[in-house]
Amino acid sequence: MQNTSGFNYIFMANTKKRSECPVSNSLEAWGDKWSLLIIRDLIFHGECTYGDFMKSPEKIATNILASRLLDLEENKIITKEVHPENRTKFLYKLTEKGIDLFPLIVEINLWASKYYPIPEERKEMLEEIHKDKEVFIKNGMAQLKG
Amino acid sequence: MQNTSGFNYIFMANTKKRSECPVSNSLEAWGDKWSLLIIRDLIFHGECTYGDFMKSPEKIATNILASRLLDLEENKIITKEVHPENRTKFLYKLTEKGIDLFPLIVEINLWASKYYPIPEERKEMLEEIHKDKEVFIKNGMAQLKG
DNA sequence: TAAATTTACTTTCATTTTGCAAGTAACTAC
DNA sequence: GTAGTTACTTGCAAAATGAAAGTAAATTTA
Repeated sequence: MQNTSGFNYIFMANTKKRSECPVSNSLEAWGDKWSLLIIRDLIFHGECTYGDFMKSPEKIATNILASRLLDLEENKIITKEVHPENRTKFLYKLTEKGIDLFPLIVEINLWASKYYPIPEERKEMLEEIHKDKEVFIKNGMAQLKG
Repeated sequence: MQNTSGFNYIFMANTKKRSECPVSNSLEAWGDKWSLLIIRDLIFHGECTYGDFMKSPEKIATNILASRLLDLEENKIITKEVHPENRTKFLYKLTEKGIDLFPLIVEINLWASKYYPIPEERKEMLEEIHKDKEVFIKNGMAQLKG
């Protein structure tokens, strides 16, 4: 999954695709059990440190988190920069490509709301989405774009 | 990932959730590199046999396919029935829960169309989606519900 | 200013999952 | 009744995952 050798890194974009299908290509970028949770955190919080991700309730293993952050960065979905107030920290942010996953996250929430129990703290958001999905997406993305 | 022991099978629904998050719960149902490709095939073709899935360009390994079909069936996203014309075959179909993933597949295609090259044979569909997403989804889902 | 703490990882290693290849069992076609 | 189809299962090596412990640099505390 991950390319750590300098050689492969350069040719990352050439990593063999399974097919030309848009769905398949998308899954190769974020199609695993963890990546969309990282993206979810960034959508809900705007920006996160490594420690923020570690605090999420799913309890991702630290080596897996490091690996996924690198993958997402290589796929241009997130960026990493030093924290302006503390040089031991880094800030992870969504790129435009990452922000463009917002509608997808909304659809996942909608699907899940039909088939799984929704935690109390998400109900207000779901109501908003149900009220006017397009507006919710437009406002949410605008806010993320700063 | 998969429960094959009779004991665990019965308690499948109790398989420990990572969290109450709708995104996390969704990922536990179809969040891997293969499940959404199976769902894609079913959305494009309406129904498929085991052999149909094997013909897809991504070349899924046969044991992985069998495992994913079982997972999706346990998650009530697909059903399996004997083929009406040939008892050696089975027909896999989307349930309502599976058909409800249609909007998600549309969003994935939209996202991918912005960041990856789109194969010729998908361009017409993408154009239709761009023209009027809501109508495309409505018609597509209606057709799948047959 | 030295020690303790915080932060972001890396490393190690056992377990699980994946993927390839080679079966197998039931049914169908000839 | 024999040769194909079809839908799998099995075996095994390689890769990915997950838990736990370790490390290095910057910051805070005493």
